[in-house]
Amino acid sequence: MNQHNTTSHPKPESARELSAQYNPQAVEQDIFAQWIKATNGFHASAKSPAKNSFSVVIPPPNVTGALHLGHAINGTIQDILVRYHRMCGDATLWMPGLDHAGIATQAVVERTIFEKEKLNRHDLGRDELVRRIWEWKEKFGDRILEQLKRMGSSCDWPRTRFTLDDVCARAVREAFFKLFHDGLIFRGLRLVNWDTHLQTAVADDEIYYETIKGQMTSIRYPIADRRDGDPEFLVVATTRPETMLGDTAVAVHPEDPRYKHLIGREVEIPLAGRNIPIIGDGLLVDPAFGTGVVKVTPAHDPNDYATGQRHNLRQINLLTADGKVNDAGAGTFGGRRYDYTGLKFATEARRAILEDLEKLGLIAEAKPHEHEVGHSDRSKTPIEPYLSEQWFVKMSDVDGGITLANGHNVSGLAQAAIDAVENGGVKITPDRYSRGYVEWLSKKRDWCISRQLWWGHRIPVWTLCVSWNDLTIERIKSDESQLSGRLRESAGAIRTYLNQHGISDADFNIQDSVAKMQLVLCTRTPAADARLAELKTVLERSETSVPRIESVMQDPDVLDTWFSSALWPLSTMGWPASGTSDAPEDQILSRFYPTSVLSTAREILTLWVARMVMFGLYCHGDIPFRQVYIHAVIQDGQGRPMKKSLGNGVDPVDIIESHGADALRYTLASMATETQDIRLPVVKDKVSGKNTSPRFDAGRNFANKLWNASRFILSHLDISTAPSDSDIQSLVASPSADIADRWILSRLNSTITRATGCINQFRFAEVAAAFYQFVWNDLCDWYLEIAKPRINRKDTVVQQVLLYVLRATLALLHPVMPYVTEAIWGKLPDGSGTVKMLVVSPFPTAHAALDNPQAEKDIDLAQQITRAIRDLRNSHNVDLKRKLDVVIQTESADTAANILACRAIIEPLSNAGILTCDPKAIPPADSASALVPGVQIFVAGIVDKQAEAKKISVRQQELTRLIAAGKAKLANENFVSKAPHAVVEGLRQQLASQEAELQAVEISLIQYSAAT
RNA sequence: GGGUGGUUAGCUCAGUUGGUUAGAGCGCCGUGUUUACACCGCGGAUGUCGGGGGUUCGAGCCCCUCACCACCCACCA
Repeated sequence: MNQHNTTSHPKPESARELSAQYNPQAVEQDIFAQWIKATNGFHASAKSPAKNSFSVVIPPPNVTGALHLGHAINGTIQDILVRYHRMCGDATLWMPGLDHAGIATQAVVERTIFEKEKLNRHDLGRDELVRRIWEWKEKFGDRILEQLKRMGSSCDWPRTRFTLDDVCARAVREAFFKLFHDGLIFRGLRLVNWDTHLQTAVADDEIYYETIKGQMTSIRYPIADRRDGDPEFLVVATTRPETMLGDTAVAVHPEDPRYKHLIGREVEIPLAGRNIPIIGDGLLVDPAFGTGVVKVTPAHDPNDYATGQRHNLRQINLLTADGKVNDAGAGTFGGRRYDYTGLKFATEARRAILEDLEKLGLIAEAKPHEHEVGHSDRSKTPIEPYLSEQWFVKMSDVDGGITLANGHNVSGLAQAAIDAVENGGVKITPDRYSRGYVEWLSKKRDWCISRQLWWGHRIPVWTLCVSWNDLTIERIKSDESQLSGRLRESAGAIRTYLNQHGISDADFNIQDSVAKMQLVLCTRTPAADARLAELKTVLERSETSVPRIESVMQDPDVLDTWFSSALWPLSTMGWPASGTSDAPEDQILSRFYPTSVLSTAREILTLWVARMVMFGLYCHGDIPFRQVYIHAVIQDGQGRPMKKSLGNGVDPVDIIESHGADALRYTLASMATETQDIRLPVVKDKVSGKNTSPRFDAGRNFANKLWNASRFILSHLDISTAPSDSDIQSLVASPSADIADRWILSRLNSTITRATGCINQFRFAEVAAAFYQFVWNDLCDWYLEIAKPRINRKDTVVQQVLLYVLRATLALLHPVMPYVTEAIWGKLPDGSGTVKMLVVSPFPTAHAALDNPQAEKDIDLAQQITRAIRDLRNSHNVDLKRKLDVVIQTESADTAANILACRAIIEPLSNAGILTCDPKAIPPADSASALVPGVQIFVAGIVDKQAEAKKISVRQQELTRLIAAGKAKLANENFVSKAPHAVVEGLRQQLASQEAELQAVEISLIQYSAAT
């Protein structure tokens, strides 16, 4: 483990006194504080003079618990983008915040309270439970924000939002009101997924399936109006016999010859003793499955519900909110009374019903059957489909279309979001995810937005039940139009009342429900709510009250979490505008909306992303982001998702403490490929007991390498002024310029170009690879080693190149590794790093004048030759201190010249002296040889002739094979005529070079073989 | 059942429109402590690119098919 952990900061180091190991713990928190100070908390100003804007909203983490590596990879990606654009000079905003995560958080808190205090939410009451959840939110919210900061996230911290805070609430109210006003919100009875334990509806995505070993029971339903030739029974198979008391039909396939003549007739439900029709339905019934007869229970099964809609069937609900049979669960059959009221639905009632059927001899068959049963993710109990009154947002097309905030008319909300992706306004990367997005939206299923919870935005709808002394139910039935008129009158009275109390017409909307003798009132402001809350008593006191208000009640439910999340880009930026034109928040919206990129996880592409697009267009008339990047999913070493329940989660802060934030970020970035699934072996650290992964060593080592290379460079600099771009360009243009200088600057240049392109294309793994290659291989392994002789003799040119390259490298790597680069930046000898922090310094740009393909090619050859000589030394066990004599035979004079130009590189790095380098060079008598394409290298005096002969003969065979293959290819007319000219020409050249090499090899072979 | 992605070195993964002899990191083998770094240097070995078929002058890459893995969507009375 790291021996250098210290709690106190070491005293400031001078450039020459940097520690031999980079110690992240010593610098990170201090640097973060300095960034905050230098940037006013990374605060983005709408008034920035910058030409371009770049903005990102964070996918707000749930306050259910701490962040894991999935959040960390997304945070890293966003911070890379944001830091890069900030350095490019763009006005840059990264909006941070947290999500209240309705059901998830409430369930966690309820569970915790129950475990500790044995109290449920009803014991506590609404206000107290909500207060407890707020406490939880403060604790975990702070923890999450702290985790993000430790990672170095450069969010606009002063703007940190929470989906339940006032700013967000205002947007929620506005959006809801607008939807309500436009008739896009409605209340309806629907089958919802009901959690009988938490007594709430849960979303589809909050359900997981478990395979249950159940029983498939075939039950005989007597045919009620039996005629000659009819069977006595229809046999119906079911896994849920307890729902049979709610059957309102049995269905057969309309073309099934066994049954189609029975369509329109009736069966009697056993136990219930009720007659129900036999219907034909080709969608519900698969004639090949089971008996081909299906019982239809619209109130307790989604498919049956849909069937019920098609055939206009009754819906009989059998269930109470807490999962028991209600008073509809009884009947008389065969002269006997059966009553299951009060029994637990899927357990006790099922058992009792099966027993009774058994006694009646109506069970035709019972066999074990495995099937999937939906369970609530929150309570871990089975889900019941449950008929319940819920609020919905209309997603389907509507007559006359809907008008978006930009004035455009579209057929419906879902269609608006589909269009945005299909016409390219919102671009999804990787592109393949567009399809799932469009397909999901194309179903245009209405969005159930009400949740029977206490933690969330309360639904701003009030129901007013009204009555009149002279208007009885009987009279209403005979004269519905009179009630309608009376309701309108009452609405007018309430409106007048609200107006008189300072609530303008713009802040509420009244609709009447004749069927229920109700007025339904949607409010837009808390002030309107306050007036309504007092309305009942006021009207009771009033003698002039025409209608009698029986009850005034705000809907007890809260909104689906995704409703407020869907407004996140708008609400955090201050939508709706407050009306004052100079309010700073309004300017944020116009400056930074639409945002540039949304980086998120794929599983919420539909639930969240699609709905943001929809609301963005509907509420504000513009898409919320131009690009969506779907990042990779991190799994453990066995390919399982990281989950608390599996105990395989890794806390980013643990990695930061063991390896450093840059190591975390670099490693995650290097794994961010388009493959989408990243396996990260997780091990438990024996000392700390915390989960970690050896993979993060790569990032730690890389940060340390950069640290040490910088330490080396800084400790050898005598110059105190960094060369400018033009200084460096004229330096490489000079005829006497060093080839290694030209080379490293060319490498730097192409690395900048490559990295910039990759960042813009979200190819983060490639960015990391490019950095690694440049810093570790090019700079450390080669350039610094090559330059050492010049460094030691205090050459000022090499110092200029070193300082220039170091500065550019630090800036280049900063978006990925902000801490270590900033730490080194502060030590620059020209003092620039102490004047202006790297975080606000410009990102390096590539300069065409620095590109030098010839130098790259020459150095590449020099590297190969150096390696070959080192290999010979190694394989012949020659002491490092012994200088080798080398003869190089080349295939051309040009190659020889190029090699000699790199003599000052090859010789010291291989501790060798080149005696001759020439196409006609004659190999020394006793020499070991090595082969580099186009070049034969001979080292005198270390020969092992047998080994040589063997090695050379292997190469001879390889060359013979390659030449034969190449010749065959060139002999193929199709190849010569169809392949691109460059490819054919390349092969010709290669072949020529291989033939030359073969010739030389064969001569050597004769030599070595003859000698043995 | 529908869809998407994957299967390349012992492990984790790259491989950018099909084009010369397929790459990296880790691990492994050998070696070295020369004042940037042992969280290091130097050198090396390692692959029938999941199986089969096809298109093409040419396939890790394109098409078909099979097998296995993962995820998303829909779910069976």
